[in-house]
Amino acid sequence: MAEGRKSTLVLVAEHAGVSIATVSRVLNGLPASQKTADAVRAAASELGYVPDATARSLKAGKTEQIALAVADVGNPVYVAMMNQISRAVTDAGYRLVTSSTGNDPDDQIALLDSLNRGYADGVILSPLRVTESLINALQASRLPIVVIGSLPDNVEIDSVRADSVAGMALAVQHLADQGAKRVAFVNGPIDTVPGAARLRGYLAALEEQGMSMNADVQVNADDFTFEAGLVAAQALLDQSTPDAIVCANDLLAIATMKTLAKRGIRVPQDVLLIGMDDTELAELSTPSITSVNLGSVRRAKEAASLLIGRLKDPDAQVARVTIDPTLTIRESSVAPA
Amino acid sequence: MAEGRKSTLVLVAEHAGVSIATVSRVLNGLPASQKTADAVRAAASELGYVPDATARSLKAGKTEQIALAVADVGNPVYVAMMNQISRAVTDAGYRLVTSSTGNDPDDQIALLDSLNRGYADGVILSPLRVTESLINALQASRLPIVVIGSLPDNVEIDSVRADSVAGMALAVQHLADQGAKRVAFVNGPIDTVPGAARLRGYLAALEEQGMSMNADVQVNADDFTFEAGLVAAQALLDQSTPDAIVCANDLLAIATMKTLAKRGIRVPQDVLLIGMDDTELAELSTPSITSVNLGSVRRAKEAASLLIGRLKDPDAQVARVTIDPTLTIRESSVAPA
DNA sequence: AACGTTCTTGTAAACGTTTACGAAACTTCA
DNA sequence: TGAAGTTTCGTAAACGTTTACAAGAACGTT
Repeated sequence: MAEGRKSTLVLVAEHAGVSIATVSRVLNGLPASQKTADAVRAAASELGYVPDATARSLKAGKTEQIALAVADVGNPVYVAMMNQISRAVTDAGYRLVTSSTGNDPDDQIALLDSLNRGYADGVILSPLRVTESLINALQASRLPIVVIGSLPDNVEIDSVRADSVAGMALAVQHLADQGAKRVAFVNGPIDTVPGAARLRGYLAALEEQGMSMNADVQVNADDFTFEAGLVAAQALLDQSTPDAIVCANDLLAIATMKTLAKRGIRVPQDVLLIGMDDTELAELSTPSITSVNLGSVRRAKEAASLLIGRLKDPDAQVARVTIDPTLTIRESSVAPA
Repeated sequence: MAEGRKSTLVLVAEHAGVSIATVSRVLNGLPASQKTADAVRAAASELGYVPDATARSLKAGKTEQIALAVADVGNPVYVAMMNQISRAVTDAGYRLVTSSTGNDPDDQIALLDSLNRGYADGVILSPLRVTESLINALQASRLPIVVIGSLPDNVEIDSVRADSVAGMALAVQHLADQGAKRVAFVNGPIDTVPGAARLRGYLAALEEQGMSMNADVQVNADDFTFEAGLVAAQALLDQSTPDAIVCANDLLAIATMKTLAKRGIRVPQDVLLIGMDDTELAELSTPSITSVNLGSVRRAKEAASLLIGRLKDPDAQVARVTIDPTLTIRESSVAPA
């Protein structure tokens, strides 16, 4: 096997007594005489030859790499998505380059710029906040991009989105079915895309259920994190006594549950609780948490295959996929008989 | 900015009326006359020129990429480590290529082989099982490697390891301090490196505390996962009634806690509980879980800086770093007054 | 036996950089 | 002013592949 320092085409060629072109052809399965093919393959395996990815990339103009930029790596839903994407991308013969950008759109713009160096063939991006300048950067980019999340309708970029509004409807409907009259909402920052969408969904769902929207039952955490959730839940419970709470993601739900426990309020006996994203966190916790599944796994898969498809066919029509939500009912939302 | 399809050195050179060598020199900060430097920079920025990473890699023989292979992406401790590594690597000007291998050593060997294609300058690897052939592959590899985990002493490869034995001692000591007499152990698979080490630590710690080791208080989950933990905890509780339980990681601890809850056994009132790895899971759960911090964050950081150091100086002495554990005490292990 | 096909393989250019080398231009000093 | 020293910059080679092109070999046909 590998013995000398590195083994290149010319080394194999010398060893097999042929030209480098012939070696390249044989190893790529192009036609050759049986005799030389055997000689080349023998030499190659003796020398432990493996083609150099960089040289091949330079020649071919492709890197076989896909970049992934997720904003919030602390959130289990993004971890789950990343795993899916990693799998899909690897299966398609690409490598995954993970660029952990911050929440800041500017970080993501910087990333897009750096991609012009050509170290990846395409990008999957999941922005929390979508600004004017991010959209400009997206449109200016030379590389195929798939966005996980919502974009304005006039932007011609492949995207895969969740339907938060429908998800909220599922949650509120379920709570109403369980007899809830006063459904509170612990949201994340309202200037993020998911935050805004979930608020819209909440209001619409209340209306649909004919529930009044009291001013005291809605709080916004500073962030979609556990710590921010603790603060927000405190604030909510200080001013209000709902009989059900829906949280904008599972981390906020867990934080809310902890806060409730600290006050001796039991879930689901005293208050019903629903999270969103349906991450493993919801299943692990005790009691387990009912959660709106916004299709993160399917969105991730879809994003990967969309990008891979576009790499094959750059002129394909722009795709705008929406994944329908489902509700995974667990212990936290089922009123005791 | 970027207008034409792509912009190369020759384009900039033509635009500035100089040779490509000059452009390259100016852009790399090598000496040049003020006049031409200005002209080149003007042309470059007008054309939105960015050097091509692939071409540069080919010439330089470096990719500026570091590969990371973690076995178990479902485990929050690996996620945390990955985030650390991602940050450290990015700060040092490298990109991170994540190769999600399975638990199988063969997968990791395949990965090492594929790295001979030269798409990364170094590897960080965290194997769950260390086999003979994995070690051979590690030693045969042309690339610098840092292993997160324990290797046999005669293997000359940089590694960063946890001290599970000391960690177990901390846990058992603390439980004894809280008055526990009968400390059970929910371990993971015993043929993994961490599983074996934690068992050794457990036995040593019991001995040290002068506790008898009853045959009925130790179970091995099939895996370091939540599901496997549920099964293992069932088995444990069916045959034994310990007054304290230490679990080989936080996922197993959470599973154990859920199983206890299902049987109406309260934590910490009826039984004390300790996890390991000190992931955010331990903090999120209710009650929060005391956990042995095996220094995952520090190990990850150390691994990254070790690799980066070796890339700078390939002849540096082999490093074998061990991180000391600490105990993060939370609600689950503190007996009510 | 001469010719036309088809197979096989080598030569050379190309991908976009960096850099050793040497030529030209400019500076300095006697 | 001319020689020596110093800058500045262009030419060309190199990194390791892939591939268009053409030349040569092998074959079949008349």
